[in-house]
Amino acid sequence: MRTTPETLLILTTDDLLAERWQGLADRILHGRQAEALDAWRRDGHRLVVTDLALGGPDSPLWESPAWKRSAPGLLILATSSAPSEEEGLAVMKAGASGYCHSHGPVATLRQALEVIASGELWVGRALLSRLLRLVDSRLPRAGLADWATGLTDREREVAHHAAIGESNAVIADTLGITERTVKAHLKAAFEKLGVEDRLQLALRVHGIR
Amino acid sequence: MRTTPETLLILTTDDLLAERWQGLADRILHGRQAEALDAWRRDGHRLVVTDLALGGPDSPLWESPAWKRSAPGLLILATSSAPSEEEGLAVMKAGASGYCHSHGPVATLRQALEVIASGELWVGRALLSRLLRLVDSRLPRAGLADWATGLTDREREVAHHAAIGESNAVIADTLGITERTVKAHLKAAFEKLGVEDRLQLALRVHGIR
DNA sequence: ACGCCCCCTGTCCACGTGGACAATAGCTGG
DNA sequence: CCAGCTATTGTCCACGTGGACAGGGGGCGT
Repeated sequence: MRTTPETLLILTTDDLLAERWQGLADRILHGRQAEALDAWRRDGHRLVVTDLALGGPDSPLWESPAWKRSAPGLLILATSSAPSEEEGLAVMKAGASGYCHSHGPVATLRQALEVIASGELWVGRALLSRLLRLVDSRLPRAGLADWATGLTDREREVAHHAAIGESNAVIADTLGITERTVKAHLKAAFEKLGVEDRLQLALRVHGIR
Repeated sequence: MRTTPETLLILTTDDLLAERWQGLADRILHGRQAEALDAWRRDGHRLVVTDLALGGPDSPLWESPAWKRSAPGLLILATSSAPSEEEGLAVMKAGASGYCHSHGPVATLRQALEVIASGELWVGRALLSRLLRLVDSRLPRAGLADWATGLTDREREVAHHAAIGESNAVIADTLGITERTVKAHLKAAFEKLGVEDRLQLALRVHGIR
């Protein structure tokens, strides 16, 4: 599970970073352009540490063609000298396997690399706890199963279809039942959930207010 | 950065788990009650692996008094034999430092322990990627009224009231205008937003899909 | 002054929706 | 065996909604 140096490629624009990261990998490229990312394919690396400074402040690295070429099939640990929640989310969404501070402890970086090498994902505790708090406060019942307590399977199913904007006719068609039956299930769902509208039902299902 | 066995306490109700985790720590307690958690304080452990099965299926371990006593000042890696998003969120929110599958690879557990021992948090890639997707889908709408571009002030106002479940009559009353006028504004909003329902409008306003 | 847009209002009507009466059939547990 | 829950469907009807005709008054820029 330990990272084999031969498979690790490090990309940075910063000489200090290169120095700090000395010893993590036997291959450090001082790339100035996003295209430096393509080096991994030529040389058989499968794990890349890259400073997000590649690509400049105006054009995010994770939106570059080189990144898009590399993201599938490559494990990327993105580092930022000024980490932010937005940047972390964006870069992870773009397919990175990890995101951490460029100038953090080398031991942390090494640990992140080991985690990523084993197929897991890595985000620092700051971002992770922020994510947890965000999710917790924003959607207490994201996991479904909460708004639907007390509903039968069929009622839950019909309610879900109604909550995403489908008409009774469409629901009846997709479920292979009569529109009348859809109404019956919906009516039951309304009563159990304490709403009187399919709109209010939708709001409740999606956890609004 | 490597875990020193002396500080690690393992709690489980399962003999198979105890066997699998042999070698991770020199101290494994077969606790059957949540109170087994308290052992760490008596014996000077600062890192605990605990099977969430302690406490039983009806009373979550992370809501037990023993957990609440232990959570501050103790690094807890909670393991579940049936991990779920809800459970993971709950247990992390309750102060755990990590959450993973009880029957996952021992190497993964060891890695999680190392990560936690160094002060970071650990959640598996499944839960983490789910968190990222969740936050991503909810975040863009958090700040501004993006959906309302192109709408007039009045249309936006009416659309907002409609989107939270108010009827045309109620909207007309609160805005001091005729129900007919509400309809007119709504109709305009429908056209500009490309929807044909107040339900679809609500979904768009609240950023659902 | 003339268009253009916004805000407001009116009537008529087709349609979807939700509630109020029903009924039949299957399955489960006391 | 019967009570209870669930899924299914029927008819009738009141109501809200959304669209299709309308129209008048006010502000704003060329």
